[in-house]
Amino acid sequence: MRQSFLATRVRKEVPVDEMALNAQLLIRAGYIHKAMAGVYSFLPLGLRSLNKIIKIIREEMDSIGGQEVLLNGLQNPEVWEQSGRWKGDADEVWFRTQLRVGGELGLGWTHEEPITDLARQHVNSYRDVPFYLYQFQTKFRNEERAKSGILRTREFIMKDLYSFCTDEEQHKVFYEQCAEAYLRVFERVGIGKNTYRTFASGGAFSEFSDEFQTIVPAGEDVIYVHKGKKIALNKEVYTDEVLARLELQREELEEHPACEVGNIFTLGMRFSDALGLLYTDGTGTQVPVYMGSYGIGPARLLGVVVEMVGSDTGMVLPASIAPFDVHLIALGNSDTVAKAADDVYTQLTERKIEVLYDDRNISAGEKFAESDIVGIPQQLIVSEKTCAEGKIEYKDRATDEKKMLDTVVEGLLHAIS
RNA sequence: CGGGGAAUGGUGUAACGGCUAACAUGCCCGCUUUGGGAGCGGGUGAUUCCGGGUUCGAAUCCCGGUUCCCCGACCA
Repeated sequence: MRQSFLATRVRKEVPVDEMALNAQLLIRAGYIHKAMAGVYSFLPLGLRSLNKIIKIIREEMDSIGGQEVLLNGLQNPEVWEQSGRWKGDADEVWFRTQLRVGGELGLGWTHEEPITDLARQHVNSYRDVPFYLYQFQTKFRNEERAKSGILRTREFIMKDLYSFCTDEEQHKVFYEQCAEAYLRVFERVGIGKNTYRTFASGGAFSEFSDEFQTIVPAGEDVIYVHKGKKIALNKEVYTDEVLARLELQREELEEHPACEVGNIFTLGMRFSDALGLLYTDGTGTQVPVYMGSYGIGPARLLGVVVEMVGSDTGMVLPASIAPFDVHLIALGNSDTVAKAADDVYTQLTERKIEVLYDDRNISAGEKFAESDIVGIPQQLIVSEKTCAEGKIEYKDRATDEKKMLDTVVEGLLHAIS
């Protein structure tokens, strides 16, 4: 894309009331727009990154047998009354609204109930399970306090997967497969090194659950990490009893602030029981389906990455989630440079390389400064100097490695490497 | 929800109760410039968060409200 046509622009300054590094950088770079507290819109650059994260998650969910669906956002209270989560424990998390003809609806904040309800139409026999359904959907949560930029918002896209198995044994196999898939997701988006499978409390579902926590200063959780075993436990379950169960010693653990990037739960029969999701087993007996739920917030993932790679002068995003493969920068506004840069742009684009082409007539300093903030990890620079030599300059922003390339094809090889 | 802070052109700030609300940046026009946010000239842009009150006079003081940020509590 030619940057002269990009709808957003990089800003020098950030609104003073935005304290979180992730939001400061993403707003300056034109990735997101803040609409109100805890509510952000995604702009062209930000949506490209978000969609790359979603694509990675989708590939990994598909690889373990997940089937993508899209459920209803508006929620029928009757379905939730069956599990006791319309009022009661979950009461305050709801955004509620009224039907014009009377009657109340809610905006979905998770989907155990509606997916269990619909699964009843497709499950009769033990032959109908297991299966695994997932979706990417906007969730609405009436958080008492939104905070930390896009790390904790009231409206956010979530990948939620629900597993439907015959029994605990079958469930455990999938649960572990999903945990491994999650680790692959975190690796691919560039936070693998700092992300730990973390033993945590099970919330409303069970005694314990598995979280995935990434060590970042902005994190709102505290975890205790065993680097050798690559596991951790949440402060909320940091007790002698749990330590003994995990065979860990206090002195082997390091304390770190961390952000939860994923959470997987064994639901068991809590929802299948409540909503009547039963199957007939081999002996003719009706048995509740054994369920699990598994969540990742793609936008939060982006926020965590930015917290890790950002500074007040810019960021270098991992190639896997950067909005473009290459930032092509034309310096000066001579016809020679413009023609050479246009040519590079065309050749790369024809080869399906995603290029953001800074073709604007502004100073070199501005282009570099803005490029630092936009965060694309690779630069190709065309200038009078490179034209005179008949070459193109390449820079890997993460390592600061620079080289002069002979052809566009060489640049392409770097871009896809 | 408890505690703390804040609200003035798009953005960042200034202004003793008193002149046409100032400066920087952004944006537009012209010239110049082009390897790290360059320079000069001209221009554009504000119901000072909202509603009351005090006063000859309010961005400024008082009362009420709203929104935003931070800490805590909370958090599938």
